[in-house]
This record gives sequence, structure tokens and C-alpha cells, in this order.
Amino acid sequence: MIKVKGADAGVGAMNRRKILQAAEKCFAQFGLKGTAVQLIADEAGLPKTNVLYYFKTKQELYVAVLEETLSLWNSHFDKATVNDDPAMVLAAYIAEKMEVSRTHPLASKIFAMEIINGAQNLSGYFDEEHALWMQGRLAVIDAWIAAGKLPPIEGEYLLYTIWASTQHYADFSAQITRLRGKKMTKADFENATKQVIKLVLGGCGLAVPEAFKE
Amino acid sequence: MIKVKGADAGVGAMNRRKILQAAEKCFAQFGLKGTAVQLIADEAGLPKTNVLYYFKTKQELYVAVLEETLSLWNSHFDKATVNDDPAMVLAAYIAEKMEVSRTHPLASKIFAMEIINGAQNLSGYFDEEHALWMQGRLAVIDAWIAAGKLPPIEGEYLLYTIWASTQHYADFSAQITRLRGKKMTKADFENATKQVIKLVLGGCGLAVPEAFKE
DNA sequence: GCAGGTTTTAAGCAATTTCTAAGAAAGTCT
DNA sequence: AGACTTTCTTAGAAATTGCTTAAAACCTGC
Repeated sequence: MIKVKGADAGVGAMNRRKILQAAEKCFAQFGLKGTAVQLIADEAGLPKTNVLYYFKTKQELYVAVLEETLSLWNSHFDKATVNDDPAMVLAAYIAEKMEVSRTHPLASKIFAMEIINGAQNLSGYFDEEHALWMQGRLAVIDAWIAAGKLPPIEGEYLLYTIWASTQHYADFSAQITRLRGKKMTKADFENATKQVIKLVLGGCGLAVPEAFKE
Repeated sequence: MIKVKGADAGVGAMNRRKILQAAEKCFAQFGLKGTAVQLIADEAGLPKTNVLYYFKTKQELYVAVLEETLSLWNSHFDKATVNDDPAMVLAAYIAEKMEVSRTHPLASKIFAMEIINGAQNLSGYFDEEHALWMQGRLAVIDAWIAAGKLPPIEGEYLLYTIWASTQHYADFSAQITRLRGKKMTKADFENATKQVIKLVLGGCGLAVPEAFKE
């Protein structure tokens, strides 16, 4: 049997995953420059040189982590069309993004830091993939408005608001936890999700679908 | 005449300010660990040892920068009471925060990174000052609701949404700029402010005051 | 069991970086 | 002018860190 590089079984693949997971944790807490390869190695329970065997440079490992996070952002919203109901689509999109914040807070933090620091490692993503996605989604929103399914609104700022208010629960969890005195539970997240949906849909002049009501 | 330390005139004070400004820029882009003192010195146009003369350690300089940013977050909302009009107060609060995002994006970024990284240097701030502030503001919101001036809503999540959607324009400016293809102008910010106000107040079931309408 | 590779490890180089030591220069007050 | 403080500079110690080298250990198919 021929050994396939990058397969998800075998020693190599398992170590790769262990390293990526450890790196995610470290990068989220200390940033790219602030994270020593040794730290990632300790976190992964491997010698430093072994980490560098799988990822030649720290930068390469960082980009690998970053790319993994980008894949998290696929959503049902990607495929929505004029024929869909904006209230349902937007509510579901918000719920999806809240769920990512709850289940993958580290990935969200790394992405946030990368952007705050100027997004040098995401130029390709922004200029191609993401910009096109945005164009398509804005077109759908405008089509909804033209069809009278959605009161007039600027889609651009609507999307920014959705991103901001959902990612906030991952990125700023330290602040939220400190203010509440305790971590947000899954139930808290469900409640927060309903509140965000209510705020955003209400702001758009849309009624909240039954499935997302409190 | 006795020389007063920390006065805002004289060589020392001027250099302190130059250093703080340079440090703000560097920390926002590279983070605490990612910023070398030498870099700050270059940015400030001073020798490295001179920077360390004014701030004994990099950490001390970082905390000084951080504390400066905290002072930016005073707001008229701090003093609002039940007797005020929630729509006016909240709209003004959003507008204020948007203005901070426009005029002090670097400070916002540093604060954001600090929280993403676990807010180790803000424990005092959160546990005392900020938690009390939050308690007071939530009480006002609840009082508005009790007085029938504001439809029932969870103040906590409302505040999170306001923070998130306003700070987003500072913290994620790199993403926004890339998606738009150009930087947001002052006029763009005014427009964005109106949109955020419309979304949030609409979500609360409040009418947008004339002064903040588009 | 051995020849091919893959994976693991120890040792360490070269560059960077924080911070100190110590004194020179400049300014300030009496 | 002379004493004193503040500011600036030079030189370098001590620690950290990314990455390399090179060899050992481990597979795996035959």
C-alpha cells in the first residue's frame, strides 16, 4: 500500500492534528510572534524538532492553522437565493455563527487577531474568495429588497453587524466571563442567540420566525 | 520653580507622549510580545535606551498604553438615568462609540487584542470599575423597561451587541477596507453609524430619534 | 533480516531581544 | 559659577528563539 501524505490516518497525520490543535491554542493566546515553537511542542507533548519536522517553519504552521479556521465559515447562507425567506435565512445564519463562536472560540480569536494586525496572511482570501462571496450575498439582499421581502437596508452594514455581534461571543469571551462572573453555558448561548436574532431581525423590520423565538 | 513629574510640558513629558504614541501603533500591529522595544524607539525617533529611561520595562510601557485607552471609554451613557429617553441615550452612545472607532482605531485594537489574549493585564479594571459600571447600566435599562419606556429586552446582550457592532469598525478595519476596496471615509462612518443605530434601536422596538435618522 | 523510507531526537548555531551599568551631556536653580 | 537633577548615550550581559545538522530509531514490504 502506498502511503498518502495528508491522509487522516497514520502516525504522521495524527501528529499533524495534535500539533495543529496545540498551535491553535497557543496562537490564540499569544499571537504569532508571541508563540514560541517550544510552547507548541510542549502543548502537543512532542519535542520541538519534531514539530519542525512536520511544519518546516512557524509561519507555515501558522498559515495552516489559519486556513483551517477559514473552512469553518462555510454557511447555509452561502447558497441562499432571492426565493428564500430573508428572516429564516438571516436567523439561521446568525444561529450558525453563534454556534461557531461557542464551539470554535480559538479559531475565531486567531482570525480576529490576524485581521486586527493587518491581515497580511489573508490577502489572497480577502481579495478573491471573500470579496466574491460578499458581492453575491449583497446581490441577494438587494434582490430581497427589490422583491419587497425585506425593507430597504444597506446589506453591507447588516453583514458587518451580524459578524460583529456573533463573533464577539468568542473573541471577547474573557470580558464577558469576567463581567458575568462565570462562563457562558450552552443554555446562555442559546439565549444570546435568540437575543441577537431578535435585535438584528427587528432592526431589519423582519419578524422573528417561530423556530428562533424565545 | 519645582519640576513636577508627569506634567504635560517639558522635554520629558513630550518624549513620554511621543513614546506612548509610537508604542500604541506598534502594539496594535504586532501585539505585546511581537513588538520589540527597538521598533517603538525607531517609530518614536529615539534611541532604544532612551525609551527604557522613560519606561523601565516594555510591560510597564504596555500597561501605560492600555490605561490610556481605558480613559477613552467614558461616555454620556455613564450618567444616564431612568428619566432620560432610552432612544436618545442609546443612539448617542452608539454614535459616541462609532466616533471612538473612527478617531482611535489603534486604541480599540490594543484593547481587543488584550481581551482576546485573556485580559491578564485588565483584571483590576474588569473586576472593579467595569463590573460596577455594567451593574449600574443594567439597572437603568431595567428601570426603563419597568417604566414602560423600553420594550422588554435583556440589557446584557444589548450592550454586548452595541460594543461589538461599533468596535468592529475599528478592530476589523483591515477586513472592511479589503472588502470595500477602499478605506471608510468620515462620511462612510456617518452612514454606518446611522445604520447601526437603526438596527439596534429597531431591534429594541424603539423609534430612531430625528437627530440620528438618515 | 535487510533495504528503503519515515519519524524521532540531541546538540547547538546565529540572530534577536530585554534590560543593566555607568558615565557623558544638558539643563536648572541658588 | 557651581551644585544638582534630568536626560541621553555607549557597551554589553543574559536570556530567548527560530531553525539546522546529523545521526539514531522505527517502520514496512520483500
